[in-house]
Amino acid sequence: MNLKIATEIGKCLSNQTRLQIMEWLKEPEKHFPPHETVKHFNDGVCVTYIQEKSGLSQSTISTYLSNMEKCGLLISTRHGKWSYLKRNEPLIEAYSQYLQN
Amino acid sequence: MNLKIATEIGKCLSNQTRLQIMEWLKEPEKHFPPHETVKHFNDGVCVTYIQEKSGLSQSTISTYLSNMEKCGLLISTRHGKWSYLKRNEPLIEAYSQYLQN
DNA sequence: TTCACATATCTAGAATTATAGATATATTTG
DNA sequence: CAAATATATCTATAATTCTAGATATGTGAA
Repeated sequence: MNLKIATEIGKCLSNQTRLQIMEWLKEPEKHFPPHETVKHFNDGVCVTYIQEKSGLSQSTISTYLSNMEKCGLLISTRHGKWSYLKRNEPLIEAYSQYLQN
Repeated sequence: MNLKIATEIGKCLSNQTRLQIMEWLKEPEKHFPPHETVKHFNDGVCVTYIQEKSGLSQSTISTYLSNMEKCGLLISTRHGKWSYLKRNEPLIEAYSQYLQN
């Protein structure tokens, strides 16, 4: 974990909506309805559900999620027309370690 | 650790200089000269040293440190005319826990 | 109490980020 | 292939943050 990447992660974590997304994705089944095609949350939650729950526009959420993926906080998986997002726990763990003494 | 405080912490950690300050304060003796009056780093490092090492203006660093203290990342202690800053490890630990699943 | 120095706050302009609408690009289905 | 749906990107404006200079405040020493 270097300074530059850590700064990008910090930027993603400096906004309430993005932090909430990180929270929601801790327990997708508690915060989102089941998907139609994929019958589990193994790859996380689709963009539309996250967008609807956030109340922000599609373009804004798409940008958020894209940045969160770029810095490694989220992992994106395509299933047909849908992109599923889940937390990247090892990266989050590494960032936590970096912050701590 | 709630969403609002975590967001404020994230804002403090979203800037390279501020992240570096957090790094430097992990090992003050490696990054700063000894103080004249206080002969240890138990309470951290004075504002002037941090300002000089950062290369930014006094007012900017003062603002940074003030915000970092407000959200709990740093602890400030006065010794005469000097303010000493050290990391608030328990808060950092709590934030790390909050981020993790 | 005055001076010198350390730190904090105020103010303002520059830089960056937030956000949405419009549009483009997949991808599935008929 | 055309239509429908999901997501991504582009563009522009609003909002926020960055940053420093000026000024104020706190504190020890003379």
